[in-house]
Amino acid sequence: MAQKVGIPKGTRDFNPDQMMKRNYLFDTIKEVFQRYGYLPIETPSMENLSTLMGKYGEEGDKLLFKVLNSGNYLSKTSPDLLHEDSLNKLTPLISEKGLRYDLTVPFARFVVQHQNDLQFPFKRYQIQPVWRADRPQKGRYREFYQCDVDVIGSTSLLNEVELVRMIDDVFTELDINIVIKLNNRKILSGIAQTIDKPELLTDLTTAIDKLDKIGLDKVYEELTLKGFSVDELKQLEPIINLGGSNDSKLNCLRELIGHTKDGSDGIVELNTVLKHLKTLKIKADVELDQSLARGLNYYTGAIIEVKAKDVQMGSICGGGRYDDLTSIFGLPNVSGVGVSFGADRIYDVMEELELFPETAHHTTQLLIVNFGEAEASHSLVLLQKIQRAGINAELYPDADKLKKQMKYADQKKIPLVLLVGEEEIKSNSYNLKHMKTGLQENVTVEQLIKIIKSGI
RNA sequence: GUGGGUGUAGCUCAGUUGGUUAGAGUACCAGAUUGUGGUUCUGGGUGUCGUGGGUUCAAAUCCCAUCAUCCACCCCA
Repeated sequence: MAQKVGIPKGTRDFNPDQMMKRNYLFDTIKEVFQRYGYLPIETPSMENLSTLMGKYGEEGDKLLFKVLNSGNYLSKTSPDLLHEDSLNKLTPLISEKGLRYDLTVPFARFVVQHQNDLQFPFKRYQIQPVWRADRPQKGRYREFYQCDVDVIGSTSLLNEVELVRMIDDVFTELDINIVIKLNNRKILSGIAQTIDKPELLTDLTTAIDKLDKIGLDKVYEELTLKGFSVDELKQLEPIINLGGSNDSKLNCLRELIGHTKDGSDGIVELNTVLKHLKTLKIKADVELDQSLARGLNYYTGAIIEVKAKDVQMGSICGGGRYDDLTSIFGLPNVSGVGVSFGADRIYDVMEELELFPETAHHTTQLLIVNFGEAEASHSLVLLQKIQRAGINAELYPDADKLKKQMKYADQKKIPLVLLVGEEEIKSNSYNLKHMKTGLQENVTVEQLIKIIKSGI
């Protein structure tokens, strides 16, 4: 009986055509990372749950995929724990590993664990899948690739500037129009201090973050529920409603929250970054957005988010500065900053805008037709010569009908087909067919190699 | 976790107030064409109508349940 096949919700198979395009995407991103001196690392798919838990906020813990212990995973449990109320007690007894939720936390763990072998400031990139037990929807997957770049062990704001430059480079090369939104957690904390509610910073930030989605009234509604008074909300209004150029926004912020320590620090930092960027040629729009918060708990300074201009899609790149992530693992005073490119969303954007170049589709340049045993063994020698000349080529394995072999070449978008039959072998001159034009010519192997090398 | 939509051929989908043998396009296979693909013509249906139950003389169609999937919210890449 045939088993019904399928894959888990929110996961995907990638066929060769998709993989060619994905590789093009990864290669482009990787090249930019390397151009700026970042080095690759990888970490395991699984981390200890103790590493992952509590780093992403309450919501994040819920979205972690947990891995059941091997063997008798019930050995540490007792029947009275089998209730919904005791889930929190039961979980650590049956599961101690989880699939990673992002690449930043595993990276912090990596830095702490290998601190003596690393050269600081340490610049690394990492391109690997992450998993979230979210409910899938458009642009939202349960398994997806992140492409992270981080600098750790440097507090210089030049790193923030560099990240913006890399973002600009990547999306320029991919031909995607973007807006880079910048903010600073210190600004948000300055706002919270201004209305004397520093303990409600998280509630404040997540509510403000929704501003452009649900509107001012709903944000106020939510904040009232969290314990903000009408008076405090009035104080917030000018800050939330801030508009105009980056400079005028900064000036307003200076007036409104410049008197607080965090607020003033945040303004100085943002100003410095923006000032540097002004002297550089940046193609993307760079916009100060004081409502940008980002849900992840660990950010302490700069916050960066990138949105595609021409497509309705969540953020395609995001990140920020984290001062205390390694101190959680026992290595204090090491600040890091980085961003993550969402490869799958960028892929979707490019697919929607038809931005993948034709060359991203095929790799084989030449197919040798198989006419039979004798012809095939002659072809085999030719094939080796051609491949050693650095040309991607293949010999059709079976002596199928010519029609079928031609069709194979056509569908694989192989531009050249070489017919090696009895006559051709005798004369050492082979029939080369250009699939695009349908034209055929007789060539020797040397001529063939030359033709392909010269890019015809 | 909350709300909504959709499940019919490999894929995209049609299928009338419930009615006889479930259809189209596309893909696929074969032939026209035994050394020529992409175009054209001819032939071929490859199906547990998601699953289980109910109503009925009769269910792809109506009802209930269930599963899957997509979309939106929360949150995020």
